[in-house]
Amino acid sequence: MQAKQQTRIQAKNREAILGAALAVFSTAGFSGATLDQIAENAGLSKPNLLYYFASKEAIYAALLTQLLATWLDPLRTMNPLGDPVTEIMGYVERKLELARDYPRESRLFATEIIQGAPRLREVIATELYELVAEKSAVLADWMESGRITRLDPVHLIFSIWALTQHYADFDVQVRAVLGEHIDPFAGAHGFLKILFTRLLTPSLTDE
Amino acid sequence: MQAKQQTRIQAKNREAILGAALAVFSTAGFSGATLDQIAENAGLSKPNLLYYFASKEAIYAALLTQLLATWLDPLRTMNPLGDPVTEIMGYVERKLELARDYPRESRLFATEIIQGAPRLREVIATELYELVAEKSAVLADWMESGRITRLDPVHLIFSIWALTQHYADFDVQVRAVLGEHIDPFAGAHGFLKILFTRLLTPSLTDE
DNA sequence: ACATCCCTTGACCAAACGGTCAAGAAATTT
DNA sequence: AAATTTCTTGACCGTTTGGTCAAGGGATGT
Repeated sequence: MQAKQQTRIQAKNREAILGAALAVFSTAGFSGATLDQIAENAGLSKPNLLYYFASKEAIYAALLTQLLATWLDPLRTMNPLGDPVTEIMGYVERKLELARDYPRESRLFATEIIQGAPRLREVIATELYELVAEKSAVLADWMESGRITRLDPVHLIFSIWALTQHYADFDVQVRAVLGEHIDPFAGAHGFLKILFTRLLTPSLTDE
Repeated sequence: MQAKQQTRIQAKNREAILGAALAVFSTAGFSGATLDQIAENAGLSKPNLLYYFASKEAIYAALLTQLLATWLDPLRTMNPLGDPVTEIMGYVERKLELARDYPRESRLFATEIIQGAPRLREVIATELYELVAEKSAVLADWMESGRITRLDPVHLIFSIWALTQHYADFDVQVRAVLGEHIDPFAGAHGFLKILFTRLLTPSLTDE
């Protein structure tokens, strides 16, 4: 996109800005975040921020697009030629790890989509739509051949998203309900393993 | 709380304000919402808004507390003396109906919790904590007596929250991925029915 | 008809915010 | 070391925002 090669300073500061922006945007939302907060968090002055990015909106957009690839990657990795249950369980685990290790990214996307995805509509309607179409075709194949339970494949994908992202997005609630000293992710891992095993393993009566 | 009896005009305008506030806050978040937007949406002038509520924060707080009871009600309704699977499935269905019929309320809570629940921490740590403790004891009992699968009861509750609220909170994503002309909730209902049936029904090998 | 209380609003304010700009400090190139 | 480009910032600006206030309009009780 940006053909011009970056100087070391540019690379360093851009990264610092995006890092600070992630921290601020993910806890305050787009409107709640201020350039001053981001600037302070990045260790730069506000005008300096705007030397590297044209506007607040530009920072936010850069952040979203930078993160999107990482976010969709686990689904892309699902291998049509692998063992169905293993592949799906692997996807669930990667998604849960993402929720554990990158909760701010998860919350950033969540807030954006909850508020109508004004900046992601396009990507969702094209890139994500196609990715899900492709992968749900794979799932449908597996179901057709009786290797996993017959289900609506898209809702199956939704369930993976919902169940894993919940632990990142609703972290404070999860921890408050669970008790502060318990690690949610250990329990989540065991629970989701059982859940998806029981859901996906075909029962003897299914053909 | 407010002992003074309200006049008809007060009741009407307070309701109009809270209704408008729900619409605006749920799509823009707390910081993104403006008093002017709420005022226009309610058909009142901005100073008039502040005649009924002390501040923007007060409107938001009133809205949250007013909605909280409704939101926790379905879980309260789960009957310890009923049939376990029926009771849990009933809870799932009521939650899904809530997501379908009151998506704005769902998104309001979601945004609040994602951003660290600064105004709900207290309620979550006390009221919700105790409610979940009570109901997960019931679930644990059912598991103990072998009537449903042995699971972590709290994570089971999380899974119900996650799977149902997903359809309200991520509505635009769900519709974009599913295709605009498909009703998400019909598919969700069938999918969740299968999911929780398979998850909860004890296998023959369990004791 | 009067007095009292409830309701409504135009005009206004201070603070916060996103963004600009000119001018100087650092790097980098020549 | 001079020239040039890149980087940095204090001061500033227009707008928006939450909130105030005085003054007037409406309803209600007597």
